[in-house]
Amino acid sequence: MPSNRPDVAPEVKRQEIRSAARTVFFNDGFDKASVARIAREAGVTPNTLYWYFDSKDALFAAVVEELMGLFFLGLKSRDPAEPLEDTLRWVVQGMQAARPLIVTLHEKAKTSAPIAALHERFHAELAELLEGMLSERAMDPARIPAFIHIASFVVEGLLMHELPTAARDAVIRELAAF
Amino acid sequence: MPSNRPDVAPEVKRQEIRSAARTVFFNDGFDKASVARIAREAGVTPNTLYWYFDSKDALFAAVVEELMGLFFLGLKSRDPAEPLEDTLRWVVQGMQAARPLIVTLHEKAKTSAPIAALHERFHAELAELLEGMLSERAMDPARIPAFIHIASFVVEGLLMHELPTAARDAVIRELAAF
DNA sequence: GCAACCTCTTGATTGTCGCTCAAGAAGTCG
DNA sequence: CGACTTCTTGAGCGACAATCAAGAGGTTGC
Repeated sequence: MPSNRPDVAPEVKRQEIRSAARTVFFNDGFDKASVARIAREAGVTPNTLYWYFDSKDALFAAVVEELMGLFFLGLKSRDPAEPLEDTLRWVVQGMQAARPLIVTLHEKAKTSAPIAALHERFHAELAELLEGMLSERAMDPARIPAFIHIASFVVEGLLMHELPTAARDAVIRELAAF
Repeated sequence: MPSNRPDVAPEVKRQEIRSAARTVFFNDGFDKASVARIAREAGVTPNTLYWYFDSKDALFAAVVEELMGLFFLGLKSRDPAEPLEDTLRWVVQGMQAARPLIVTLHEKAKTSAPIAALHERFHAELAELLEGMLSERAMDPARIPAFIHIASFVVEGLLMHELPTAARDAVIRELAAF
């Protein structure tokens, strides 16, 4: 097989690079994850990586987008009638793997419009989910928007700060009891 | 005056550099704030800056430490008996100027022990303040730790996310009503 | 007065980083 | 077969944080 014409479809190659990036981002954090390292992990040179992704930020966005897709797929498959506490716990648990990326997402959102859009989408979709649940719960509609912000910030806070499991559970319980 | 012996005390020079750093960090964000830029702003060369501060991270830590000092000085001078809502509003207001640094603080805390310590100190001091207030309020002591976490995360969340003023106020009101 | 020492400043440089560009390889199509 | 397309890479660039040796000037002790 010619060295410059592998029998790998472009989208498969993209996915391989994205997967390598996710691994390196998770292990090393965004700043320490050099493009050279990611490329090596994916079995290409850095220049080839730039054929598939415009920039390191674009690669990061692709990783985040994939993770978000999986996350919301999982969240939306849960029973909408389950207790809020269970949902919140699942949300926090479901995002544990992505913890190293949460802060970076906020950092990058300040300078990259595509990432900012992803961040906003995350909040919008989470808000929509929560709103559905809270309406079912007959919470005073006037309180819902503020509560959704609070819940979202607490979720993010739990992901950005290392708490003992018991403390984390207590926060979730307290939040769900609001 | 000899060019290498300015009549400026070392601590004054440190403060000048720190002040320049704060300005550039605020305006450009940490990543875009190059050491060369900061040095220029302070009227020294980058090498001189390294005489006073070990690294860019150390400079960042010094800026954060100064800001934290000022913040808690202000917070502790408030009437402890005032309504929680007023305190929370003041906290969020008092940290507006430092907003650009909040996310970076979390990002750097992941890799720099001194900054992690600063971050922990911030939370510890805020928790102590809030605990005093909540005890006065006769909140169920079993709820206080979790509530303090919630309040802290919401404060940080408000600083990391651009909300309209009305929405922000609603969040603060809802939080204070817990 | 002089040498040793100290504080501070800077020219020069380094290695790493994200990224670009030109060139080449190989397949496809008219 | 030439033009075009897709993909890969060697070579290189500018920016960055940071280091180091050298120099300037003040201080101190003999």
